[in-house]
Amino acid sequence: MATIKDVSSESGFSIATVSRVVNNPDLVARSTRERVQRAISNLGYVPNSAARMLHKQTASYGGLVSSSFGTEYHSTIAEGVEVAFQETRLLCINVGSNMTAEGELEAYRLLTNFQCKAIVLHSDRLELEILKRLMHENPSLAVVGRCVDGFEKRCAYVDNFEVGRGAARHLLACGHRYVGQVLGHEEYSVTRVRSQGFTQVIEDAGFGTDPLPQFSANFSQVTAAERVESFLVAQPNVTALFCHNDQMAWGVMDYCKRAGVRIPQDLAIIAVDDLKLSQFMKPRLSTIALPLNQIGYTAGRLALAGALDNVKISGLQNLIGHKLIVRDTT
Amino acid sequence: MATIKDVSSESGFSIATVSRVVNNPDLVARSTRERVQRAISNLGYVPNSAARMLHKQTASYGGLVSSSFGTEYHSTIAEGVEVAFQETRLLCINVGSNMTAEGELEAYRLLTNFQCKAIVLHSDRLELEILKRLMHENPSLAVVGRCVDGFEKRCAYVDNFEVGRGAARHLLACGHRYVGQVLGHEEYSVTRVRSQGFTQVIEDAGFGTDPLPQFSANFSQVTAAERVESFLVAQPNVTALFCHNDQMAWGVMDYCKRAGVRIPQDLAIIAVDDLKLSQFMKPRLSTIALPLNQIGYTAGRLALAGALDNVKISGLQNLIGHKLIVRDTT
DNA sequence: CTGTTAGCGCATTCAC
DNA sequence: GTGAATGCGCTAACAG
Repeated sequence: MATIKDVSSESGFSIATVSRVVNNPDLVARSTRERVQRAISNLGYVPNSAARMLHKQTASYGGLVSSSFGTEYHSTIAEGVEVAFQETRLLCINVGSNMTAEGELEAYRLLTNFQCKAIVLHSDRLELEILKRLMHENPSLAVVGRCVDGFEKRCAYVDNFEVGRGAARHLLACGHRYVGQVLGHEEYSVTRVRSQGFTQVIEDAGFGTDPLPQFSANFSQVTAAERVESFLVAQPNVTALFCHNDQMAWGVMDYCKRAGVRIPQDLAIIAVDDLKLSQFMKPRLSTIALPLNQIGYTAGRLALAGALDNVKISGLQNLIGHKLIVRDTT
Repeated sequence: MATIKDVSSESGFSIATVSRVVNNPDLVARSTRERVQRAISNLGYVPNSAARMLHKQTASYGGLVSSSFGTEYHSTIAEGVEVAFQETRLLCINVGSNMTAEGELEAYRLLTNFQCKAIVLHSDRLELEILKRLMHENPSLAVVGRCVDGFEKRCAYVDNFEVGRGAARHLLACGHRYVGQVLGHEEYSVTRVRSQGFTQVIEDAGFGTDPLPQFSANFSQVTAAERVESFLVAQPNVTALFCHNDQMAWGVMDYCKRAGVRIPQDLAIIAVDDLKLSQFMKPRLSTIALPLNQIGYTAGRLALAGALDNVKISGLQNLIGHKLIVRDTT
């Protein structure tokens, strides 16, 4: 890798001059500029971003930490963030967190050290106290996926308690009395909150048990398909299931198809997300739709607003609405 | 942001000692270490990655440059890359290229400056000569999505010429004689190569026109839905369409549903990718399946192999197979 | 218009 | 065991 020094000796000018032709070409004489530029392309010189960032207080990057790249859920949110950053001409850097709290933190640190102008942290596992500290330190940090109290204005989130309540009300309205849940990762805050909302409504209606019939499938289709059979055997009275995301619902439906369990007659299903596939499968999945792309975009704008003065967020709702979509599975 | 200097003065020890407790705790006396560590946590000190990278010749990151985060196509490949990196305990940094050649290059440079151990470049637009130069310079760079001659062994790619030929043969076998194409971005190499393969077979069969009826829709569902009507009006004899990806096929099908065009009776469709949705829609989409996740994983391994000695790639196929899946649209 | 110099934060010799 | 000094590559004063 050629450095600025190499260009300097190759062209015969000082490194300062080389730096100028790269950053402020107008400040340098035409003939000099041309000779330096020739040296630059001869050597294939490209400025080292690390050194640049070390020196300057800013860079043209926006950062996103996300636990995974592959799922539609994560990638749709990521796309929204990316669009927001692009509007401000920031290159978007997306760092995976390997689904651990340490990974989330490491990814975040990396991004701050890279001098990202704005950072969106899609945090599932980090402790609330740490999150608060980070948001306190860094005004251009926005959080997606959960609400950090005291910093609500910089979180793009869904009222997951209300999502859980909505699912329960719908199942009750359909006449179900003995209902269960398929949970995502139990350590994730979203899982706890949705479960609390769901449980509250069921209990208030007088149909609660402690605990409610439930099992965890880590938000994964395959895992849900594997675990649902033994659950159903142990809980033969359950007539409806609240799946904490669409993918786990798909897994349950995979099993039901194989096992001859009829949906919704034998088992009703309500889920959360409304991924693309859910309206096309048979039967079509009833679900609580989340505007994922908008969530990401909002978070991106929020982060940007903390960094740049000219970014307006008036009229931007950071508490994102959700919507029950009743289809064939309930 | 606290720096190593702050920790130094807070603890009363030199910055060298602080550096040691961070990187080589064993080299420092227990009591000193403890006092320094206390200072570190008081100040919330975290080493600056940029400075670190500037000094060291290596870091624990793997990099990916990808033109977009949101599509299933890109995110599935990205997931494969991420998994490969994770196996070697590298955090994966994914930088968007904003779909421009300059963006691809800038993203790549960023990643090298960050001292990424291995880099996967999902390049659609960069000129071949530049690509060759980069691969020559950097042995731990792998390319995904196309084949760079002279560096085949470090490319994870599909034989797109053969993909185009396969699509044409299938359409011919179905009895179609007057066929057209829906192209992706015309600047992308993948578009050119698939088109050449397709055209060759059609011409060899004696049904070629110059050019073939075709239009571009930038790999986008919405764009395809918008543009297909005027195309069909101008080309009323076309009975079958080769869409260069599933998403554009979906767009065409959206239009056909609205316009009352029957598939496959009035218009047959063959596409490429086999995204999740394609087997569930009605009618189910005939398509040439690409193992996207495997492509990404392979590219990740290839890049790693160029960087680390202990990464084995024996038995790893870098020319990835594709497979025609005939469903309802042909 | 161009060159010299200091310093960004850190890891690493080399002395002590 | 610990500290002082050097340099990674670059930009931004400050001189000339």
